[in-house]
Amino acid sequence: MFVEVLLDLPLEQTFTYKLSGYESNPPGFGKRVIVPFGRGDLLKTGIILSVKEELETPLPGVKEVFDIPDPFPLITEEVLETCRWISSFYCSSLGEALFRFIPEGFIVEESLVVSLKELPPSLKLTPSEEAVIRELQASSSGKLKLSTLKRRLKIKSLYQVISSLVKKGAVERVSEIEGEKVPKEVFITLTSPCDYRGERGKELLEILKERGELPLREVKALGFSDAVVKRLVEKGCVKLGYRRVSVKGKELPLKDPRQVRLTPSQRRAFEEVTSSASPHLLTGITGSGKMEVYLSVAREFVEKGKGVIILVPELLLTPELRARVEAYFGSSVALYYGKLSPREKTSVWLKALRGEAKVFLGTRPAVLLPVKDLGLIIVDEEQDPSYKENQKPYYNAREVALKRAELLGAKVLLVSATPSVESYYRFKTGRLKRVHLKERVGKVPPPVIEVVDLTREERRGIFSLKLLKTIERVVEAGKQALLYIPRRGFYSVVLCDNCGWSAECKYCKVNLTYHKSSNLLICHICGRRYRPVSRCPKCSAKLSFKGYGTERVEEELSLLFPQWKIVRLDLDTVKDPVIGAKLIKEIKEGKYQVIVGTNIAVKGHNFPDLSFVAVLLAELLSGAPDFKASERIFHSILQATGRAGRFRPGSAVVQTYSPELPPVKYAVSYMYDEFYENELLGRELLHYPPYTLGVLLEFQLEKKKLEKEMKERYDSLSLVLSRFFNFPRLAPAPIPKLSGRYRYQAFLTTSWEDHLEKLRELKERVEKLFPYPKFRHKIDVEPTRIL
DNA sequence: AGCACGCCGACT
DNA sequence: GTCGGCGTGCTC
Repeated sequence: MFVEVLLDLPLEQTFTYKLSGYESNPPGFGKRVIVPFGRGDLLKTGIILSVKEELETPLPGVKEVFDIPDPFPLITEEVLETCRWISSFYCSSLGEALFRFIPEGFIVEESLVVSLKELPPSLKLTPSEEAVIRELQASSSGKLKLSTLKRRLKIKSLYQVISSLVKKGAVERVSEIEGEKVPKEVFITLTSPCDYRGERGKELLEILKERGELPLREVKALGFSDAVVKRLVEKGCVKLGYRRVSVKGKELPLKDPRQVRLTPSQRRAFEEVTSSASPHLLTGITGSGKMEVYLSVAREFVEKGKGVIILVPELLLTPELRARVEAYFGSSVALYYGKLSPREKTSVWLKALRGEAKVFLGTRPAVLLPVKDLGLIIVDEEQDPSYKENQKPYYNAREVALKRAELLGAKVLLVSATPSVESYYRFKTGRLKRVHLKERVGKVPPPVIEVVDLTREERRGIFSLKLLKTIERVVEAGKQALLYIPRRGFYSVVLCDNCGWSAECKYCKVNLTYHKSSNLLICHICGRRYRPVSRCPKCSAKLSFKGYGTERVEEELSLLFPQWKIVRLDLDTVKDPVIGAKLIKEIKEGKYQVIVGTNIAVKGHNFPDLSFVAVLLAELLSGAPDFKASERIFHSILQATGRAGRFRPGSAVVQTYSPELPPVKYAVSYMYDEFYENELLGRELLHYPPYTLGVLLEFQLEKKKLEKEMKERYDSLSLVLSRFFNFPRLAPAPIPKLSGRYRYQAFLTTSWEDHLEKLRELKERVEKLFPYPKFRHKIDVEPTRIL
């Protein structure tokens, strides 16, 4: 018998293995398989794609399967089909796509390990060999994975160095298997009937005779001591072994459906969404109760016995949200997100397969959970950039959700106050049905947004006087105010007004950010730290600091109003989840009058007393001047200002140097459709997505002198594929040097016609023309960030 | 991707 | 002479 196995490799091919003696656990599609691979026959984990009795053509070097560890398949046909699409659309291999979703806890991998032996005295070593020995001595166990050594030391010919060290007898090369991290429990089983004198032991044997095997945990709960169990094992009466178990959460009751009250407009939205199987886009401003609608829709599916996936952006997955979802679905909710331990992830994966939970609430990777009888995928805040994966394959979970649902015949519900331009376009072209919630729950009107033109207003520091007066009024009325600034740090750049010199990272060539609390210049790309300089190293003029972040806003405000309690809410202050949760709690309790924060403050949390929001410099919201800049500004303004006055009327101010910018103009007057129409017009004119398909091509060079060769190769690529793609000039990337590598990029566009074939062609050509490791490349299809 | 092989020039 | 760099090709 033979099996076709898919492995985690950047290759299109699958591998065939021979199999014998698996009558008790027959192979089948989707089962996990452990196989020897490569010249060293190191063990790797694969997935069985097919089983055949005989091979059509003999395969001389076929190897034997090492193990089929599970009696059940780990994936379904439908999960694999979705991965096929991911691999062809996002230009990765099938294996790379599938194994990005399978929890690492299921992966058994054997790797080569180098361990230190007794060093023979007076041994002559080359510098590279010394470096290896030093690294090994530094590690606590005296051994390191070959791959770790490779990463840490920049030795090109590490393998030769190691074999030379082996010859000299300084180190040893062995293979080590890294085990699976599947939830397991110790079980105790009766082996052979035997006589045992002790009272307690006899009792335990009796119980085991009656009930077969028992988890050790239960045995202990029955009051048997470790000593008794140990003695029974020694006598050979019982055996201890591991069993995989499903982890069941505590039982929580489902919320009584009568307690869920939808307003008439929510009710109408619910009816419309559930009336047809086609994908829907649910829109409505912050506070219109979109969540109640989609949770009710989810509930409808659960009651019909269907499984549901609810995707949320990373920043939104808060304890609050979890509590809200659990209130609807009780213990049938499972959480799935990056911070779970490997063991917890495998446990949720198994729950999905077995249908032990009905609702799966999670971030990006949860989109491919093998949920039993999956009927609905909800994507909340569908425009959020965190749905885009920034590793290979560079998939967008929203797109995967739409494709998966299409393949499965399931429903998709995209939800957003400010939908992505892509989704609006899909609605316009009839591929998504839109349901709009017009009013806020409790009829609280949305905040009135005032624009403050910084070119005209009188200023005090970074604030307009108008803004300061407003904040003062809010605070005096006993309410909370939020100042939103999309950056962290005190000053964003250190710039010389005299000669234009700016402090930048030696390795990444981006401007450094000054952090006042640590008095350091920090590179936000690679994290390197530099000492601050007060005088320009070029012309020795005194340096000025331009731009501002949360720290400066906090400081200037506290100088103006020392009596106020101000809190800063950004990555720096909420890094620690415990401290972060405490801050959020204190804010909700009204301990602070003013919150100064970044995205973290604007997403996920509802602050009941917050009645005023100020966006300090709207143009900063774009992040970068690419074709998505307008969209980002529009989303951010509405997202931030929407936080004001959820329960009582609130207000907002948007400070800007360019009030005439379309996204600013349309956002502050809530002209949604006008914004999208205007934006789509511009995109169509310039042949940008969503009218075309965009691909960001990136090349990385170890050495600058390869630039010429790269450009030549790019030219020949554009020549061959000019009938498929529009090739712009190759340009240095916005971060031209990242961790010692020179980066170049080009944003290609093409029509949607036959796009999968064109992408395959592009991938093949790029791989041939830009071979690793001389050139590194990245193909990012439909990128969210270009600059 | 990760690894072995085999070819080539610059040093003890 | 051989060490160490680099290109090439394979993995059931």
